[in-house]
Amino acid sequence: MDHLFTEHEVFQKLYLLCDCNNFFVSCERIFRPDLEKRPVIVLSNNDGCVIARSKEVKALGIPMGIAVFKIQDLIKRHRIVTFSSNFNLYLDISSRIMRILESLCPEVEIYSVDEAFLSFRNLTENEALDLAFKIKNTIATYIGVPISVGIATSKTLAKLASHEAKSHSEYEGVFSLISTLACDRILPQTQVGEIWGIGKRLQERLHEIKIYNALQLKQSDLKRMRKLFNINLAHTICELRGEDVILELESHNQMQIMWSRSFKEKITAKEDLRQALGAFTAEAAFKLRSLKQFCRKLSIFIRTSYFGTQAKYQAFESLSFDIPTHDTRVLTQAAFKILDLIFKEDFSYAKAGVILSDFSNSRLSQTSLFADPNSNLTEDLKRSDLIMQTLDKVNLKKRNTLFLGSQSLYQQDKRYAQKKLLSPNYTTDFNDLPILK
DNA sequence: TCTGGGGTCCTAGGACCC
DNA sequence: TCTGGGGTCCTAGGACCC
Repeated sequence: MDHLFTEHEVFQKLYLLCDCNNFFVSCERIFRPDLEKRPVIVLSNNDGCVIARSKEVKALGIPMGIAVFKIQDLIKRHRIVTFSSNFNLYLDISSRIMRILESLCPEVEIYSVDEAFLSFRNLTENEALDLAFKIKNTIATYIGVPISVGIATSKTLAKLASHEAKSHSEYEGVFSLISTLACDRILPQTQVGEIWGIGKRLQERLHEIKIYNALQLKQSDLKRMRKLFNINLAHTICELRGEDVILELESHNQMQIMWSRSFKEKITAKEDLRQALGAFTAEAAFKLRSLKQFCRKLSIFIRTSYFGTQAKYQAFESLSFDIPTHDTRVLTQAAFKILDLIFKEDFSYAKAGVILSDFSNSRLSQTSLFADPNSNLTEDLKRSDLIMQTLDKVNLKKRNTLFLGSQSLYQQDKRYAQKKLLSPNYTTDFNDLPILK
């Protein structure tokens, strides 16, 4: 129930959602101040489509995810500056930002590469606003990335607030959705599809029952909606009412690891696909070991392009292991076995990927629950550990120094990484350090 | 010519058990 | 002809997120 709000009211808990503006573009601009106010885009892995846009580009009406070849003329006409994605750089900037946020708030939930929920307790709205500006200015000073801060009593409202902060410059990057006054103004003009957790399909279904905006959803009958839809939507409705329901976001433990790429040139030969999947499996297995996990399941998918007139085919298949493993050799063997099952000649493959799942933090299978973890390690397994440790040690020093023979051609070829417009690794590679005149 | 990559959660329905 | 009922566990697929 809405209650009367006074400016001196102290809130038990408030969320400040800190959200970087146009994050990838902002990262590129840190080292290229000349690009401030100029239209900038960042492209996907294969330089295929647009995955980040500056404000100026959004204003031109260029949508997220559009293929670059479709906007070539716009890029020329408006002299849009174009970058390949430099994830090394973005991840490094992200972790610097998160460290600063953690120094400013004891309760930080990192939600994505460019977003974090900060919780503060026993604050008034004015105190929260002051804090938000302080955080925003600190990030701007130390990192040089502009952020927006949304303040509310629930995460869903905080998301809406940050969206509001972003879209109107007069708020200077901070907006509070605490007061009923603010909610009464913002919710009716918010389309249901803009709400966190409501995508295209749910929006369609909500439209069918004549719910179009956030206020209508907030006022809908909770029990009926729970029956009609699902528990998530019920939570969203509570959150719109200001109740703090979506508590746990913190990723307890990662549940799966995926490594996939589109190919620069389509692949038709099975051997080429083997090479690629071998390389992907090695990457995924390396990640798995860095998480100190073993997996019981490996899945492979291969597919042709969704576009064009060429024959379409896609396949996905999994294999389970009796003993959880993190051995690249075992995993690669499994990957190849699956490829043998699903590969079909006469198709042009555009993309493939490896997924590891069903993790366990030891090699014990269910049946040996009470066995001593070390006593049932056979010599083979001990040897496997040793080889993997050596592999990782060497590769941590210099990437791709050691790899299985089955990946060799792929490694030389690099046939999936087309990045013609890559910026330097300013912060993670000594050779790319920015130079001051 | 050219269309990203990496995740999580929920649910329905099948398998299986007593 | 008539063909229990209730429970759990697992999995694939859908929907959503950035």
